[in-house]
Amino acid sequence: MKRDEILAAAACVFAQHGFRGSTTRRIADAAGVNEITLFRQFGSKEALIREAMQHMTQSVGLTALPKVPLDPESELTAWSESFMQHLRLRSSIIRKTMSEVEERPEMSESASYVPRQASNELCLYLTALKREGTAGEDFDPKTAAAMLMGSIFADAMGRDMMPDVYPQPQDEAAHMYSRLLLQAIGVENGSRKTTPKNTRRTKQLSP
Amino acid sequence: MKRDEILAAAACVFAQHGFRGSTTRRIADAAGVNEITLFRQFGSKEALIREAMQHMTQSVGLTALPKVPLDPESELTAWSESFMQHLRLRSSIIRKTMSEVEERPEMSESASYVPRQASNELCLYLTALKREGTAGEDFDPKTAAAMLMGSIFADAMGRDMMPDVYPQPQDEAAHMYSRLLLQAIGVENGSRKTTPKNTRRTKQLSP
DNA sequence: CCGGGATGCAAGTAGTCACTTACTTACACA
DNA sequence: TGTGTAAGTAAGTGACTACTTGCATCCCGG
Repeated sequence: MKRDEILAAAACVFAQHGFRGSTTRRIADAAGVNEITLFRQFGSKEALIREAMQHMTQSVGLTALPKVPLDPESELTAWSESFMQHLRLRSSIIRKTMSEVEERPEMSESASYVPRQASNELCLYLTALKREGTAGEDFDPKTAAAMLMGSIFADAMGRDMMPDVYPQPQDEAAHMYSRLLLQAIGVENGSRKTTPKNTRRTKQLSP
Repeated sequence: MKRDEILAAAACVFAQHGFRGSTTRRIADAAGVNEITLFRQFGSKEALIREAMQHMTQSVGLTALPKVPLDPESELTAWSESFMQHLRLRSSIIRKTMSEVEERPEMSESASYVPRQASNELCLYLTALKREGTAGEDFDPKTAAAMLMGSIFADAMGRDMMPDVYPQPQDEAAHMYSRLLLQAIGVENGSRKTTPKNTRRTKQLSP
């Protein structure tokens, strides 16, 4: 069965051309399949693309954040990097989806799944920092989470078009955002400030 | 001359349906004009929409940031609110543009004009804060600017779809982001509130 | 060897798309 | 009154769109 190849091809074409630009012919060509096969397998273009979107959101694995924070800077940085890479790899499809959701609201569920998940996890982590006294007491975890995720999201979406607006170099951006956020919520800077890489070892111990 | 009405209508239709969805018939109807008039005036649909985009970016006035900072929290909050309102009012067209730029790179210039401008101004302001000693010395203005703008951007783009992910209430969000950013760059909190720098406990004590 | 499900090919349908041609109306100005 | 300009009407072009029908082909299990 070529189902999965078709779904992958549909997602790919959609990422390049959006819904209206994803003609059945283009999808069929991309999948190396006859156009009629699409209709036999999925019934209509709309059903095909809907299924392709849902099929995408499975199989996404984000780096987990530990339940109990040990080394906030390295842990948060690792998470931010993973989140940023996830967004960057999918930037085309995210842009297209954000644009189409207004005309096709049924896409919003699969579109918002990953960011919701990420937001929840980040909130929990920041709350833990607060509870343990590692962070200050006068900040709102949800606002802080929205801020870090928003920075990463905007960077992943906008850097292609305006590289000069975002921090350089690109692969330290996630680290810089994370550090700034920790400053904002009153997390002491651990030891030395300018060693991003070496001291980042702990990933997670036990959930 | 109905030129301006046509341009406005084109921008409106584009915001709703994107490029491919902006049929000349729809634009003509929205403008209350015969379809042929579009072609006589602008030559082609592509030229029409290009001109409509450029026509939009004129006539945007963002709240200015003072050259010399006096009251960072209120100044930055006012600016953030204005920026956020600007983005929110144009969220549809921004989403559509972000999505189309990949297929039509010539749109990127008019698309990136406003955020570039805003980024410059914010950077200057943050640099002034640093220079005057109001802020700390160990932060990068560009990163901080990207962070605040990114937070506001993501909020303006995402709140419709996932209201529970962003801080409540909506009309204080800009203020909350601004305050968090000022904390991040070490701007003292004017009045009372806990001091961010020295009085924090060192991380990690096991309870 | 046979039957059935998945696939392909050829052809076609009804609709929409951007854009054109040829002609007409309304009005401003000299 | 004549002329030019902006607008409208009517009709159509060829290309593309999603989707259908009918029939041939392939492969795989019993």
